[in-house]
Amino acid sequence: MSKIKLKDVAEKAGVSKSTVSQFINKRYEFMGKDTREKIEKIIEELGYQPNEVARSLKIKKTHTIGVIVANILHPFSTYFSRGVEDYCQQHGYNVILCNADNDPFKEQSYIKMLQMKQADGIIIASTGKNNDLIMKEIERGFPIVLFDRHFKDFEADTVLSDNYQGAFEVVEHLIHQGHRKIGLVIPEGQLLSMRKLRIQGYYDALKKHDIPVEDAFIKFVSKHTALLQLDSLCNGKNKPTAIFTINDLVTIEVLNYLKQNKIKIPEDLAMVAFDDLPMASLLEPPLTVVAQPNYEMGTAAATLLVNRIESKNIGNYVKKVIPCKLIIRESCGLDHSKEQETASNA
Amino acid sequence: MSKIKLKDVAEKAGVSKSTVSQFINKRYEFMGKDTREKIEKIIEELGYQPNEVARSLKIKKTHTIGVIVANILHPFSTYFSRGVEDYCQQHGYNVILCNADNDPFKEQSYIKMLQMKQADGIIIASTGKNNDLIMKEIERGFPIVLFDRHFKDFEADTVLSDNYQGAFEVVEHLIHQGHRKIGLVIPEGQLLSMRKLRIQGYYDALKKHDIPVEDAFIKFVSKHTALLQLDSLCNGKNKPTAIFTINDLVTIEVLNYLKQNKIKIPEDLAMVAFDDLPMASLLEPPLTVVAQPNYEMGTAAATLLVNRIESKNIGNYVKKVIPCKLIIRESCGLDHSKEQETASNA
DNA sequence: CTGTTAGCGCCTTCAC
DNA sequence: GTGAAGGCGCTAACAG
Repeated sequence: MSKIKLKDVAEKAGVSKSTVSQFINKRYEFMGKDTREKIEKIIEELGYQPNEVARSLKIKKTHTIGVIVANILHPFSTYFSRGVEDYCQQHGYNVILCNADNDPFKEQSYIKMLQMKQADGIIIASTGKNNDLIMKEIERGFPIVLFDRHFKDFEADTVLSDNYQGAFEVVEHLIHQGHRKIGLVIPEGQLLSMRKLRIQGYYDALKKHDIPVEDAFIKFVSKHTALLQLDSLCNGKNKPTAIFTINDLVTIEVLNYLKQNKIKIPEDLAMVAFDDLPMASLLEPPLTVVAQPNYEMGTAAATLLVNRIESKNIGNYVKKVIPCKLIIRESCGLDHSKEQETASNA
Repeated sequence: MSKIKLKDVAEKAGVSKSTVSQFINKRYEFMGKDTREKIEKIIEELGYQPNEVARSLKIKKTHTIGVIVANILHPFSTYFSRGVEDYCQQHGYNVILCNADNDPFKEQSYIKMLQMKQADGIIIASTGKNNDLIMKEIERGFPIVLFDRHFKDFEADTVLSDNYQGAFEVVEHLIHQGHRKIGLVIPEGQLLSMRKLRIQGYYDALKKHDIPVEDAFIKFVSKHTALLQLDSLCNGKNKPTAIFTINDLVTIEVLNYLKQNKIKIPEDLAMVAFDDLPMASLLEPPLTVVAQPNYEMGTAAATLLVNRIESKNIGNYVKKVIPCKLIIRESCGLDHSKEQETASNA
C-alpha cells in the first residue's frame, strides 16, 4: 500500500519537510527554482500522493460535504444531487451521499456521522423532525443549507422551487384551455410546505378566473385509498373535466387508474401534473407538466453552501426560490392558450 | 464550532485520555464500572463527538469508500448506488459518489482523489481507459471492485449482470411469440463487453431456433443517424416483425421514432428491450423488457468490497454474475409462450 | 529562501 | 484498572 510520505520525498530531494509542504501547497515563492524542479521530479518519480486525512486534521477542513436526500431513487433527488456534485467537483469538494428515507432517526445519525467525519457542511432536505438539532448546529456556525422543504420556525440558507407559481401556472393553463371543473389530487399525509403552496396556487388560479372551489373535486389519496377516491372523482355525476396531480407519486397513481379504466387523455379528461416524469414525453399522450428546476436547485444549494463554508456570505441567511417551468405537451389537447389570450384581450 | 475533545472529557471526568479512548472504543473491560458511568455521563453532558479524521489518521482507516459511476442520472447507476449505499450504511461505511461521465480524465482524477482522501476502497464502472492504473492499484493491494463492464485483460473482483442470458431470453421470448424476423438496434461506438454479450445472446437465440441472421436487420445507430437507420429498418421490403433494442438509450430512440411514425406496437411491430425503464408499464403498450438486477448488483459490489477491505476474502478475485429478469408486459402481444411450449412438446 | 519546532486529536503499548 | 509518552502525516510560525 501507499507508504511514501512527505518525509520520504524531502529526504530523497535533500530538503526539509516544510519545503516540500510549501511545494504541495503551491507556495512557490518560498523556494529556489532548482529545488522546486527537483522536488517536482522526485514526487513524480516516487508517485507521491499527499495524505488528505493528515492534511485535514491539521488545517481543519476536509473539502467534503454531505448531502442528505430523501431517496436517491426519486428523480428529484437524483437531478439535485447531480447538480451539487457538478458544482462541488468544479470547486474542489467531494460529496458524501446519504438517503434519509424520511426516517428522522436515520437523518439524525447521518448528521452526526457527517459531523464526526468533519464534513465542512451539509445540504439537507429535512424531514422536519430534527429541526431543533439542525437549528442548533446552524446557530453554532456549522454550515447547513436546506432545500426542497421549508420550515418557517427557523432561519437558514434555503433553496426552493417556486411551488406556488408552478401550480398557479399549470392550473391557469388548464383554465386557458377552457376547463372550469378542475380536480386536484393530493397525497395523504403530512402537509409539507411545498404541498401547501401548490394547493394555494391551485386555489388562487381558480380565484383569479372567478371559478369557485368545489370540495368534491379535491381528493387526498394514499396507495390504499387511491382506487376509491379516484372512482368517486371520475364517476360522480358532477365530475371534473381536468385533473391536476400535485406530485409525481400521485401522478403515477392517476395515470395507472386512467389506463386501467380506459379513460382517454385528453378526450375524456385533461391532465396536468406537478413534477416532470423521466419519460413524460413518451406517454400516450405526452404529459403536460410543470417541472421543478431540480438540477439548478442542486447547483444553487452547493453554491450557497460553499460560499458559506468559505465565508464569502457572512451576512444573513439567503432563501433562494427558483421558478418552475411549464412544459406544455399534449395531455390538455392542442394548445389554445394563444387564442384564448387574444380573445380575452378583445 | 465543535471544540470539545477527548482531552476535555478526560479532564472533566478526572481520568486520563487513554481511559476515555478505551471507552469510545467500547473496551469496557479496562475500567471500573463507576468510571465508565462517569465518562458516559460527561460525554452526554458535553455532547462530545469523536473526531473521525484524527481517528482515521491514527488507525489508517476512514470507513469511507468511493463509488465511481458513469452518470447518476442514468437509472442503472441510481439503483446501483442505492444498493451500495444501503449495504454500506448497515456496515458502518460512507460513500463518496463520483460521476465519471465516461471521461477517462475525470475518472483518473477521481481515483487519485479518493486515494488521497484515504478511501478504504473503490467501486467503479471503469471506462476502460485507465485499466493500467486500476490494475496497478489492485496489485498493490488497494481494494477495488469493478462492475457493469468487464475487461478480460486483468483480474479483479467484479460484479456483472448476465447480459448474455438476458438477451437470449428476451429474444427467445420473441421467437416463442412467433417472430422470426427480429431486428437488433445497437448504439454506435465502443463495443463494450456487455454489448458484445447481448449481441451474442441474440445470435444464439436465433441459432437455437434455426433462424438465420440477417445483416439487414442489425442496425448501429447514433443520435444523428437514428432516423436514417430506423427508416431503412422499418421501411424496407423485407422488414422485421419485431425489434430488440440493446440498451435504454436506443430504446428511447426507437420508441420516439415509432411514435412519430405512428407505427403501432405490437400490431405493426413487436418490441422488446434490454434494461427496464422507470415507467415502462405506463407506456402504451407496456413494454416487455429484460431488467438488470441493478440494486442487487450494488449490494453485491459493496459486499465484495467490504469483505476485501476487512480481508475476509483474501483468496482469489471473485467474479459475480447475477441473472437478468424477463418482465413480460404487452409489447409483443398477448403471451402465447405457454401454448407454444405445449405445441412444441406435442 | 530553507530548516526547526510544535502541535492537529486520537490511539496504543507499556509501566504503575 | 489507569496514566504517560510517543506518533499517525502534515502544516505553520519562526528562526536562520
